[in-house]
Amino acid sequence: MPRVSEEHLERRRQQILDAARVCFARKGFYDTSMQDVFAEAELSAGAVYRYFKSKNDIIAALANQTAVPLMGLLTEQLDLDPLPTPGDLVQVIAQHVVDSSHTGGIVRLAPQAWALALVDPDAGGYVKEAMTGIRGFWQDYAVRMQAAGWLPADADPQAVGAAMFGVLPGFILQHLIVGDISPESLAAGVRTLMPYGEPG
Amino acid sequence: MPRVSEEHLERRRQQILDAARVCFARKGFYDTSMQDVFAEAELSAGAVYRYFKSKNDIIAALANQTAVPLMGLLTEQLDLDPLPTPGDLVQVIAQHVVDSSHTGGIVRLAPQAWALALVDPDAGGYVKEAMTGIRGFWQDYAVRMQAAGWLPADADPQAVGAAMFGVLPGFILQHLIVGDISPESLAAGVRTLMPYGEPG
Amino acid sequence: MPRVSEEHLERRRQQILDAARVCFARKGFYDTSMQDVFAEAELSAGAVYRYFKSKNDIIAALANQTAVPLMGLLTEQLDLDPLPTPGDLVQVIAQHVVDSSHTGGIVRLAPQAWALALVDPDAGGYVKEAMTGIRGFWQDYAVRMQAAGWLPADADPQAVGAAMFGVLPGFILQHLIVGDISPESLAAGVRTLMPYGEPG
Amino acid sequence: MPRVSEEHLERRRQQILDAARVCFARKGFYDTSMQDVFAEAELSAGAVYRYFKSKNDIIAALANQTAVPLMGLLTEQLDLDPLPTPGDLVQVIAQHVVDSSHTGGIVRLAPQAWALALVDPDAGGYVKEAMTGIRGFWQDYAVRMQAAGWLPADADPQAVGAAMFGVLPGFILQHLIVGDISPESLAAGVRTLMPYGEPG
DNA sequence: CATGAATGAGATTTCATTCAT
DNA sequence: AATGAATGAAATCTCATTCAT
Repeated sequence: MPRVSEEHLERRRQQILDAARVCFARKGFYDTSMQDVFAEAELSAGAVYRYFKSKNDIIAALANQTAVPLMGLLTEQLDLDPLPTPGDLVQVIAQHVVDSSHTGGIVRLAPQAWALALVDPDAGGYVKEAMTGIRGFWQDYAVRMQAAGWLPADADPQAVGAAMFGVLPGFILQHLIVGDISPESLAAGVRTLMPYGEPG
Repeated sequence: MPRVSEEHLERRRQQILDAARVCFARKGFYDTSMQDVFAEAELSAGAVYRYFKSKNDIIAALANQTAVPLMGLLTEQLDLDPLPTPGDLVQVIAQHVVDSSHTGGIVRLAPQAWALALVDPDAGGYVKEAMTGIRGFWQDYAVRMQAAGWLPADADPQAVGAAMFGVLPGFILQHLIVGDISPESLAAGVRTLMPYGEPG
Repeated sequence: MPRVSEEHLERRRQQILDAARVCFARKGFYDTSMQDVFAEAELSAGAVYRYFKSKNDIIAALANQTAVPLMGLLTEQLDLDPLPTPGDLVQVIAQHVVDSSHTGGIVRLAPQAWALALVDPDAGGYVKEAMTGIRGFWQDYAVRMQAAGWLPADADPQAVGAAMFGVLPGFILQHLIVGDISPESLAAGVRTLMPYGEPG
Repeated sequence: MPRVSEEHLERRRQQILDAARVCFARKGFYDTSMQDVFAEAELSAGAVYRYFKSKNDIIAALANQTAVPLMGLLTEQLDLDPLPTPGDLVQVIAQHVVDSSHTGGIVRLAPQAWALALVDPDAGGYVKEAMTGIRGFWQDYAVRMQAAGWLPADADPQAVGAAMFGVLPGFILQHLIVGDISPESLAAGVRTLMPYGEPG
């Protein structure tokens, strides 16, 4: 029973998750076989199963760590002064989607996670949590818009957050499936519809 | 029972599609086995395969006929006079989503179709087509908003349509996964953000 | 219960057998589905099953009627005067193989029947019978060769017939699978090896 | 039990091929199910599919390794001094057929391979190759017969080889299907017809 | 800690045959 | 006599997971 550093273990875990992400982005959760993951990770079946107890376990780990960078970006934006306009905010977020769809294909996992959430209660749980977090961001942003005088004092931040929530999945779907949209274009549309804080 | 009417054949097809829709809504495309469909349709394997040559064929047929009623509803809205406000429009659409999620579970298929589109080129094709149609509606609506004087004359309807596109997937995801949103609430948020044509 | 002439019935039977022969020659007994036969015969399932009680029944009928024309040809040769030399005889037989492989593909059925005979007792029975008939021809021919003074008086016609038997399957296989042999070439080889009755 | 020897792997492969040969000899390529092979090999489905990627793959492997021992025997005969007479040669070959029909049923596969060759292009390829090899042997033998003065100097070895080719399939069919022939009897017939080099 | 051979349930699809009309 | 929709058993092959080495 040789001793292995904590660090080594963590590296292996990440190696597996990276491989799985690549595979899942390429072929989806279902059409990716564990054999595909073994091959991409250059690891044996036994090795992978030492770190994750099932395929679902890998998916869950991936889903959990996937939402993190986005939430970080969003939170940053809230702390900016002056508050970014809706157009600016949307552009930053959309740009993040485009960037991360190049590096590792994280976004391609999002629609698959949504689909999984409808069918698998575990996935339902953590996808719901991630969505609630993101919507919470929009609701916080609505509060800040109110504070900036962009929205009426009696506006309902919950409702406003729910309305803005669609921007992100809307862009993801158009980017991944229709494939003909840029962050700038999306932001231009938002600026037209919600010209709060925009010059002119 | 040979020599049956054209109508009988069509009824059988629909019977199979209905059964498949129920199954897919319940367990997803992948976890639904053909046996599940046979059982739900109360038909034998051979009978189902007389009408559809593969499981994918059923999914495709379902996907194609699913987008139709929504597009009908959307088109109707464009012809109304006076033009519905963004809030009214969104409320009608969201209500349609809620209704059809009760009757037969059509909307539950949407996120699964998005996921499939990323992985299966055929699905990619028809999902893209459906999305383009829906976005086209929003772009037409943007033109009408311009004509109504709600948007500046130099606004880009393409960009505006792309921005509004997210409303629908955003509501679907919140409705199906987070489960705590009403058409009224969404519409209220939209009215706050885009008060075009709203009283006051 | 409409009356139908005996002749009509027989024509239908033959129509089905012809279709089956074409299908079997094309794809073999196993890869030919009954659906293929229905389509080729331009008849419904029920119609075909009125005339033959099973797929095996069709195969058996086909096998039985297939050997007949060849046996007819062989018997004719025995009655000729003077007796054909081995080379002449072989050439006639090989030419028959080539001809009938153009018209309807009967010969292509032979190797399939041999294979079936090893596996299916019924087929074993009638294929054995057909083979015994053909070998009987060669044994009769051996007797005639003896009478012509081409073989020693103490020769065993049974053994000679067994030895000559291979000429036909040998040609069929070379013709169908290797595909590079003519009746003339085969006959030339036979004349070289068994120059009985040949000039010079 | 990972990290097994190369030898272990090879043994497993052979174990599967042996089982398949037994099954195929018994029930034919088509009526043998993969389940039959699993049971005969005492291995699971997954195990078999680790070594062969399809049923056709097993058939191909079997066909390829089946022709080898016969070709070895034939080649040996060509090197003998003095050259075997046709009768002796045929007897040796026929005896090999009889022997190997006891040990493992290899010969029973031959007619099935012929049938398959007519229907499956892959099989067509390797069966043709094997046949060409065997016919090549007979053509070499014809050259040697010429050298021995048994055949005229102007004989065509190609044609002679083609004519002799039938001896082997002829014996196989009589042995397997008619079932009433011995190597001695076949050889006697050959000696009568082609008494080259025979005493007297 | 790592390997990878082995398992075996389960998935999709085909097809000979039947029988109500 | 003829139709052709329907049946349902069975076939091939995949794949997440385990465990002896």
